Amino acid sequence: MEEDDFSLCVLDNARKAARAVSRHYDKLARRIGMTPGQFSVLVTIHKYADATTAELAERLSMDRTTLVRNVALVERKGLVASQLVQDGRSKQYRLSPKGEELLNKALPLWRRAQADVKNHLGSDEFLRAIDTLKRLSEL
Amino acid sequence: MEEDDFSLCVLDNARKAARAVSRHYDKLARRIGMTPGQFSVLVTIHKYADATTAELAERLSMDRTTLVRNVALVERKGLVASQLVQDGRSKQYRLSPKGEELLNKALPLWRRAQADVKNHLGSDEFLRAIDTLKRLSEL
DNA sequence: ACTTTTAGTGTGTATATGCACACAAAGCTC
DNA sequence: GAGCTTTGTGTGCATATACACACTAAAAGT
Repeated sequence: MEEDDFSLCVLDNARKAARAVSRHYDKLARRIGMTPGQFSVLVTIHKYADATTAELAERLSMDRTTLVRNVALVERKGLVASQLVQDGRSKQYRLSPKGEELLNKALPLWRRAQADVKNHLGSDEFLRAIDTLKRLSEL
Repeated sequence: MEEDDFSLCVLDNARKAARAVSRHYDKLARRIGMTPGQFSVLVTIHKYADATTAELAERLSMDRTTLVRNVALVERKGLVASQLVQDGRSKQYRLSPKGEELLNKALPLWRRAQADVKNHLGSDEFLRAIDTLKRLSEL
């Protein structure tokens, strides 16, 4: 075991990074009563209006059942409205006016968080980092 | 809002990457009744025997209260034994024989998971990726 | 000695994550 | 049209994550 270098553990490092990044965005998101995960969901619903549950999960590379709960959460908060599709199985989602409003309040904070990271890493490294994260997501 | 490129969102990408990596390691860890997070904890306790709660949390870049629950979990499973420090406040942790045994069973799986990632990214990119993740953790 | 501060720990609550499973509707096969 | 498969959805359970808060004991200040 001593020959194993756990400081190179991808799992550890990926989770640590996600925790650190989440904490950073969380500090800003809390000011307007949101969590980082909810922001992601709102952005995706805004971008892909009328997408179904499974489509949204696909976009977010998230387990469908995880998304079900996350969407239910923002729906309870009145940020998202759902609508049944004809066949009676699927649901479609849209931001409510309240959801649009909150998203607009969140945007400046998001831009600041992005800028903070870019500052920390440097512009070149920033783009490389995004690319690296995308590669890891394809795993 | 339309000028914002959310595909460059560090939060999204970091969380997606962590989810993908976690899923990959999880598939292997489940075979021996472990979760990826528990593996991390066991490795750290093995490496830093007799460390206290706060020290372990520091090593794992994890919130202390999160670690309390994670350690309690592996302790209930009989993988870790705790011991009070003299002053009656701190606790120290050590792997139990059962914990050592399970860790040894986990190591080949961990090595395979690491190799999978290295294969996916390529050796150079692998090291860059680790470095990038570490930089993000410092945020 | 008493008070205050500091350090270390644990709990309540809310959120996030995903596997196993169950359910429901549509389509297909015969 | 009865049975099977496929597709889309939601729940039960276990785990993970962290902020706000409370508790306890040592240490420091007066």
